[in-house]
Order: sequence, then C-alpha cells, then structure tokens
Amino acid sequence: MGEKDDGLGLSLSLGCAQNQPSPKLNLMPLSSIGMQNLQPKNTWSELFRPSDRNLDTRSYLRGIDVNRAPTTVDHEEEGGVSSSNSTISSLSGKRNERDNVGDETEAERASSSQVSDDENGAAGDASRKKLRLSKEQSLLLEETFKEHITLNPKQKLALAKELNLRPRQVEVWFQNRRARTKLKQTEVDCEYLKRCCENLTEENRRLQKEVQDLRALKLSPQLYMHMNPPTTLTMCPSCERVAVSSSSSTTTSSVAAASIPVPTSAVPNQQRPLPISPWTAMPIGLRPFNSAPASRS
DNA sequence: ACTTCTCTATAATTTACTTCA
DNA sequence: ACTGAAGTAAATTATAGAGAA
Repeated sequence: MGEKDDGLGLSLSLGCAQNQPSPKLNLMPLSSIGMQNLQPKNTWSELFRPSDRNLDTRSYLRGIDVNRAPTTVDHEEEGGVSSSNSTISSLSGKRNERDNVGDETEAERASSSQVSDDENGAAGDASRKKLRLSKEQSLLLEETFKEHITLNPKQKLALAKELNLRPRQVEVWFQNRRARTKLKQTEVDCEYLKRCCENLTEENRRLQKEVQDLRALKLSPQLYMHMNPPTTLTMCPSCERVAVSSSSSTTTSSVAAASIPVPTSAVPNQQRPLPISPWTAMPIGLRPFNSAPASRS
C-alpha cells in the first residue's frame, strides 16, 4: 500500500522533528474535487441541526480533521457503476430486526425501486451481495460525513431517502467511514511515533558520543589544565530543568579551542526541546477514539 | 482478446460494550 | 438494581473490481 491514497483523501503529514506541529491529516479541500456541485435537494444544514450527539462525536474526533473531503480516487475507481446493480444483503441478525421497527420500516418501504427491487430479488438468497455505491451517492455521503460523523435517526432517514438507500445502508456506511478514518489516524500516529523513536535513538547515540568525548578530554591532563572550570549545573526543583551558573559561559569556546567537536546539546543553557506527541501530551482518555462512546441525546 | 489469479477497497455482519429510560 | 432497546466501536466476513500473468 505504502503512500498510496486510500480513498479517504488522507495523506501523511508528519512533523518528525522536535517541536514540530502535531501529526495532522492533510486532507484535500472539498472544493478541489468539485464536490460543491453536488447539492442535496434538502437543506442539510437545517436537517443536521447540531445535536448533542453530534457535538459529542465531533469532540471525540477532535484530534483528526475528519470533516474533509476525500480525493476522487474512490469515485473514479467506481466510475460508471450504477447503484441500480445493487442488491440487498441477507437479512439476518438483531440489527435487521432493529431496523424493521418504527419509522425506519416506513422509510424503507418508502424507498424507491432500488431498494424494493433488491429486496425482492434477494429474497431467499443466502449469499450476501455487495452494493457498490454510485459516485453521486458516495459524494453525498462524504459531504454529510464532513458535517456530522454520526447521524441521528431523522438524519439517517432523510439521507437514505435522498440517496435512495435503506437507512441501514446509510448507517453502515457511516460506521465504516468512521472506522476508516480512525484507521488512517492510527497509521498517522504510528508513523509519527516511529519518527519520534528514530529521533530519540539518534539523540541517544549523539549523547553517548558526547560522554565519550568528555571522558577523553578529562583523561588528557594538558587539555584539561587549560580548560575553564566545568559548568555548574543546578536543577530547578519545581520544573526539573537544568540551569547554568554564571561562571561557566565560556565552556564551549574553550573546548572548541582544544579542537574537540562539541555537540550543540553540550551547551548547558540551551534547553533541548522535548519531542512531544500531541497524543502523548494528552491524557489517554482525552485522545481521539479513546474517549468513551458518545452519549445519546 | 480471454481467462485466471491476486490484491485492494469497502459493504455488510457479528459481537461486545455503553447509555438511558 | 435489573432489564431491554438503541447506538456505536471493533473485528470479521464477503464481494466487486482492477491489474498482472
């Protein structure tokens, strides 16, 4: 797979160096793929009035910018595939029982020929056939996902009607979409941590070398005599940072005069920035996808 | 051109868990 | 406290489609 676009419009954008911004999903703006041309018939902003649930789920994804459009790869790949080919999967399990209650049943009945034909056609068919969503359907779903990563029943019904799909299909699509988003974020996090690890390994190696050099310096009496007194380091008890006493500011230059390379980290009053991952700096429970499931409204 | 095989993306299912009435 | 419904995440399965041989 590698760096290949995964169809989510997500690409790795990592700040591998210290003090770099958090790993962030670099997503294509919606306008760049012509999504603005697809306007739902309904007023989605009206339909998708912010609910408690949506607020909750948005906050649980706060680490990622999920509300961005995907690239067109997905849709190009599906080019020309009509949703009319879709068939319904075998209806089994508690979920289907659940879907057949209340307003959804009504909505499913109200759905157009795509759904009803499929249901008739698949009746008694044990194998589950897989629907390929049309380009338009995918675009509208993505568009909606940009605004809300979860749907309340009303939204689900409206969207299903708009897309000529069953509410269950819309629901499944959103579930899978959230899962894909999370997977992508995990990959980004993983890559970021890998780079952090590499940086720390490199720094460790550098510091080991530095210790070795300093030891060699100490064992060489002639050089040692001409050196200024060693730097006095004091540790601040509150912040646990190292402070430098005023008498030692020329250490670096004197060492340099002895023709021994000193890494920049040997300069005591120069604080090294700590490589902090945005997630690691955040309590686990507050990290995206680690939060408890969103509470229902 | 055609078949077959492999691989990827993703729709759909199942299971487990949480929340709430 | 218990229970069932509902919603979701996570894991898994199954299938469509593309590309290589």
